[in-house]
Amino acid sequence: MSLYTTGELAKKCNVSVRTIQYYDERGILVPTDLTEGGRRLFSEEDVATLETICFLRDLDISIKDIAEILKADESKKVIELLLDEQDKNLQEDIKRKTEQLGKIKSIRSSLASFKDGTKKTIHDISSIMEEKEKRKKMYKKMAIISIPLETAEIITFMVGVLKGIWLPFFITFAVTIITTVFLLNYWYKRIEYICPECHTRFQPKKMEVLFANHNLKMRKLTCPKCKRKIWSLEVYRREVDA
Amino acid sequence: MSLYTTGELAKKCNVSVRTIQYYDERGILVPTDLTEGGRRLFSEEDVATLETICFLRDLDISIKDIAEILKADESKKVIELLLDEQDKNLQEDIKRKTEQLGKIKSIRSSLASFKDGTKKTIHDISSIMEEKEKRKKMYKKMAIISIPLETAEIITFMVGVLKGIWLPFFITFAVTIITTVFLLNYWYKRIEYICPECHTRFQPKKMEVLFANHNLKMRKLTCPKCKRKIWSLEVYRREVDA
DNA sequence: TTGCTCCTCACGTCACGTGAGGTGGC
DNA sequence: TTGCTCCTCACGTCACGTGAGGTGGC
Repeated sequence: MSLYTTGELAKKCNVSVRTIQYYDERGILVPTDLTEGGRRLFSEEDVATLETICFLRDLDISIKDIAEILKADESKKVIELLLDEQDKNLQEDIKRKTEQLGKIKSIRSSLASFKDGTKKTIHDISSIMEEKEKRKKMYKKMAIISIPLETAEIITFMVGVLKGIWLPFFITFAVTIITTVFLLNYWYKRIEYICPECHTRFQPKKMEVLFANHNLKMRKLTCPKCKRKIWSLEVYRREVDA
Repeated sequence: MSLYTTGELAKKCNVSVRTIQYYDERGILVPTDLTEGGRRLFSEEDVATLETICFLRDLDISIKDIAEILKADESKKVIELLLDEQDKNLQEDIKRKTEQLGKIKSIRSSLASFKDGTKKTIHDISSIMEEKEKRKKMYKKMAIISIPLETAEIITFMVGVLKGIWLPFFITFAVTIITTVFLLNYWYKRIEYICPECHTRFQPKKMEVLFANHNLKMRKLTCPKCKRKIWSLEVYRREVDA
């Protein structure tokens, strides 16, 4: 049975000599034998081990985890566990990087509408994007609370119509009313508007906001500076720093 | 105008004190002022700078690149260049990680069909997967060569029919013949078959391979061990190591 | 004896986290 | 004076790459 020197093994498996030395140091590729001069000698079995290591490294599995997998006494379950974990990591990474890609595209398109590309420009773009993110998250939170409630209301209403049992509906209805008041207040405290004419950020009166004509991003409000009723952009409120 | 200490700035921007110290060390967040005792003091402008840094770090842009972006004298073009680069990096990362995810799923399903989960099992699975990869790549390479050729043949044939000019077709035809012979030889040298009965890996005669009944993954061949004509699995040939 | 390979330190990478030991500032 | 904050080393992380200076093996 032939034995390989470090260099031979390196060439065979397409890795660097240093990498093999490092794997020995980390205890995952210990040579079968040593020469009297202290040089590493690897067997065919070691070749298989290195191939396995390369295969697992290719999946970005850490050397620590590879060590776990290579312990022959570890059961299939441990391996499956580690693979599952890596699966999750990869999915999260992909999600994160996809989000980053989206942000970069937004910056690029925002950048196009500015004449200069200075420090300040980037900061403006970034704070606008932060605000958009926060506003989106706020609406998501509100949806998480209100959607189940709406569903419950429909179901209890149907129960009322079909079975004549109206108590669940009235309870749900009362809860919905209270929650809606709470959510509206939550929302009101977190938003403000920008007048498209004079670029003033303002917080309208609660009553005006509630009954104003509006769509998803705009609301017809009276700007306190222009004094005109105008379609204003809804944005997340800039915290008044204490 | 208020000045912030390191700790105040850290709290305001939700980073660690150490991070701010590090950004100073790297020269991207130099404090506006220092106390006599050597403590850092940051201005509102520094806050904006740190916010910009955090925004860019969130996109996994390196501190080196952030330094480039923050130099106010750098034009918009530099920023766009760096964003483009990061865009490419992210796309590559996502591609790579998606491939890794696919591989992990394959291993998991292969693993399910093995009783034990030892070192050897993983190595077997990995070498089977490597072979599949290599076989796929081989077919891809062959397709890259042959598809344009086939297209050229169809076009020159149509030129022949419509215009009566047949020379291009005959030249293309000759080239195709030569290329096909070359590709068949290339392919023949790189594949072998596994008999489903006795699991022997064998290389059939060239003539038998060419005229055998087959589909994408199997071919009806005579196993040299069983001596039976049987549907055998096509795999990438294991290199006979010198 | 001459090249070539291999050996072991040991530092560098990247963006910080984590003490240690000392001091500023209220 | 007492806490609390902040300071500067300096090591640790992760998987190696890259010399330096020395030696084994044909």
